[in-house]
Amino acid sequence: MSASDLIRIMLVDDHAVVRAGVRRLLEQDERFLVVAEAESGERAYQQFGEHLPDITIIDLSMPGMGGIEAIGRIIARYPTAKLLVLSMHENTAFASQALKAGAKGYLTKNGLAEELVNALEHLAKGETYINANFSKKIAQQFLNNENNALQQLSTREFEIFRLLAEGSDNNLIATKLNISSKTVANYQTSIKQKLGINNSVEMVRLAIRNGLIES
Amino acid sequence: MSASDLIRIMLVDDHAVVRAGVRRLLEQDERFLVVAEAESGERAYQQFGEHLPDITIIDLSMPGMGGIEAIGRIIARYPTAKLLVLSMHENTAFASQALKAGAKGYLTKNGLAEELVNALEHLAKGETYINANFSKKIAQQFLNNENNALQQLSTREFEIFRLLAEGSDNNLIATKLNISSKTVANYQTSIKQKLGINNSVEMVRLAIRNGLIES
DNA sequence: ATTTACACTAGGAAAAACTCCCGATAATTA
DNA sequence: TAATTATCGGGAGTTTTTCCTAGTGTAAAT
Repeated sequence: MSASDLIRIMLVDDHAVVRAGVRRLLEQDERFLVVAEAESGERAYQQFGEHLPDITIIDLSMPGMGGIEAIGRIIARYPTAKLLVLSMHENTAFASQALKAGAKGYLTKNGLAEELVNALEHLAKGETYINANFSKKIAQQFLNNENNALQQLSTREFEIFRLLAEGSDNNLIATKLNISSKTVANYQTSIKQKLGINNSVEMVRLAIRNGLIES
Repeated sequence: MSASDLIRIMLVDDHAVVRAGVRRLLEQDERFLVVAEAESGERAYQQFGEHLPDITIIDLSMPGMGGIEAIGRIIARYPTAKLLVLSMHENTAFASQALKAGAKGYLTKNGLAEELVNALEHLAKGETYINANFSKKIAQQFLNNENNALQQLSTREFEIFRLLAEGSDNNLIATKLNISSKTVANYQTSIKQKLGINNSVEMVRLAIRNGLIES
């Protein structure tokens, strides 16, 4: 194998344990080389520019800038970036949002090493990769009404919806996302309108029903 | 170091990635030896009997028999087993449950390698170990005991709490109960205060957790 | 029998949150 | 190029929430 076949990888996950785990799995295959790690969305974006990895393996739920926003930013700046989501969420809403944001693949952490390697090979070739039974799930849930409503939300709306459902107030969300709390308030209104709900109570219940948060 | 100083460890987590990560971290310290892995609660119980590890590092959320039940079973059969929970849940409810079931330590996956080693040392000595800012949280929530809190509510408060959690707004509740919506608003404030919550989101979740309403 | 305690009620004033409307800027699409 | 869409936020008004105060009734304690 020549050096040019090496696939340079960046790992993004707020859990050091998970980064170490993926690193370990990748070390067993000489085609892969981990060139960078990041523990937050902000760092990921920064590191990406410095290392320009071939593939970035990224988690979705991270404090601060979440994975979906990080994906959005990286793709905005580097449209050909190959981002593979490695999430613990079996939930299709997350997957759809991530793919919408520009990710090229979606795996859950339940998957085994072989699947990870498989996905990486696909991405390296420029293809997308989604867990088999997962893409089925997505197809099914597309028929589901409620979920459709959720998919109607833009990336930003979805993100704010999630944070609201988690219990963050407007000011906290504004700080997290670095936007005005006025903007968050306005988003909240449009989210409720799109979802056809009147109060935050229904919002939480909808979020729970869709597995975005736990009760 | 003599062989008897070796701390024999079993890893239990349904995510291969996480197991690999912990293993990698432990390999860097010669005092630790991973003697077994399990990917489910059932297997953990089985493997425990075969290997009798000094310490078991166990995740809580696993399909099938969850981590908490596994802890309970292992402790029931081997009361002196040293179980260290390594969870992604910052939620104190999980921690309390795990400790109640017999775990000797609780860490979140956000923790770094040093903390894991530290925790293992404590457990090896027969002590318990809980993440510092986490034990503070637990102490707080003990005072704040959800069930206690709910019973602290007066009849009227509880009634209004339920209606709010169902999604009724102040005016509707006022009509239903034949009181001023101003009164309902005031009740709402005192309810939140008594329950130690800041927004309606947490109110709904609390109501759901306590079976007052369904999601 | 009177004090004490607490639940229930609600108004006023101020603060906070929300809604609705508008305009600006990019980026994407037709 | 024109139209559309996502993001962002100000202005102004409305609604909700908070905090304070205060009256009533009931039940237990002194």
